Amino acid sequence: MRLTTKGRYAVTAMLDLALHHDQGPIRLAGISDRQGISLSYLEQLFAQLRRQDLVKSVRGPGGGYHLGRHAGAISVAEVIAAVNEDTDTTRCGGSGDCQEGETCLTHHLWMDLSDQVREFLQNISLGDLVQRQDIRRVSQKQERRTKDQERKVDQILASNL
Amino acid sequence: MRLTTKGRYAVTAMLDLALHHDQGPIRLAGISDRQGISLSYLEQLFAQLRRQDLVKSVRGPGGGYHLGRHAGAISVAEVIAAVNEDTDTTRCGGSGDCQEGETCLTHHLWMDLSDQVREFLQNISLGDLVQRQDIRRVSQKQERRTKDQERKVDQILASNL
DNA sequence: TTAAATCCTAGTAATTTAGTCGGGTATAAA
DNA sequence: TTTATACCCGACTAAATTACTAGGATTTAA
Repeated sequence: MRLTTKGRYAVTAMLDLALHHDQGPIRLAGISDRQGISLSYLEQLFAQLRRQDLVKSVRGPGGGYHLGRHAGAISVAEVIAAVNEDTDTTRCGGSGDCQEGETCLTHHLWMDLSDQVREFLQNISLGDLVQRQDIRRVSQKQERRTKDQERKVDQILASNL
Repeated sequence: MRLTTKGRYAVTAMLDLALHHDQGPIRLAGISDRQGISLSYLEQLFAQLRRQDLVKSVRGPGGGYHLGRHAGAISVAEVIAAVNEDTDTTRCGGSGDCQEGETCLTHHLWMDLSDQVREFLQNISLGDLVQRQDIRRVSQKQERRTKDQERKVDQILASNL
């Protein structure tokens, strides 16, 4: 279980999805606007999330993404694991025959540590995060901001008629 | 608190140090042999570890490295943090003024998660790891292997006189 | 004085991250 | 039936990080 910014992007995007789950399919363009992540990068992340059934897609106009399960049943660990696609964790693929057992000191130790971290993150669900006051507050601020922007765009379009 | 292979290398090297703490200063060349990490890379890692007072160096022949404190007082979290040198964790340096509070959803959430992981790893010391049976076993195997190699080298040198 | 070891800097190949570009394809709505 | 919307897909790229190499300087025990 590596902890990197890529995983954070994925968790953020999934959290955005969880926060808006009652508004039908959520467009990636919206997530991109609200969270400041590039659309194409989101597409790549969601391709991986979809393969793990963490999200469901609806194609065509009015389409977007749903959570694959309800927010309480999706752990932060799953989301991170989905986009990190375990990079073989150095040479021997768990077989333990790397360098006559030499790297296994490293190997077992780290597997163990990261397992415990994984277990820890497995006990935090997107549902838990959505409940948090600080997150709700920031989310509402984001909503107001994007609504303002939409209004401005509308005004400009109207004045150009 | 990012979890990467770099941090693992550092923890492995420090653990090697802890396992041999009773044998005077430990040479990086020895750690390199036993753990299969390149010497120069170890030098870089130990430069960072030394700056954080996690190790003490002894220069000159017969020199090497000691743990900066006893193994029970060095946490895995410290070791990882020492070599990861926090890479500003995306744009706003904790100030929260990044994009009108926008990335702060991400920011707070992730800070919080990684803080909890840090706290978790802070409760695991090198001393704890040294106690573990599986680690002691692998370590002993490593010792035998390197001793064998030394013997072989000695034989070759002797036959070339 | 010599050799062993840490120290230090610079460079570099491989990998990962984050993103762009340019097209597809499914589908709701006009 | 057309069109616009949104997902889908693959290749390519810049920047950062990782892991490592090279080459020397410095300290110090023998």
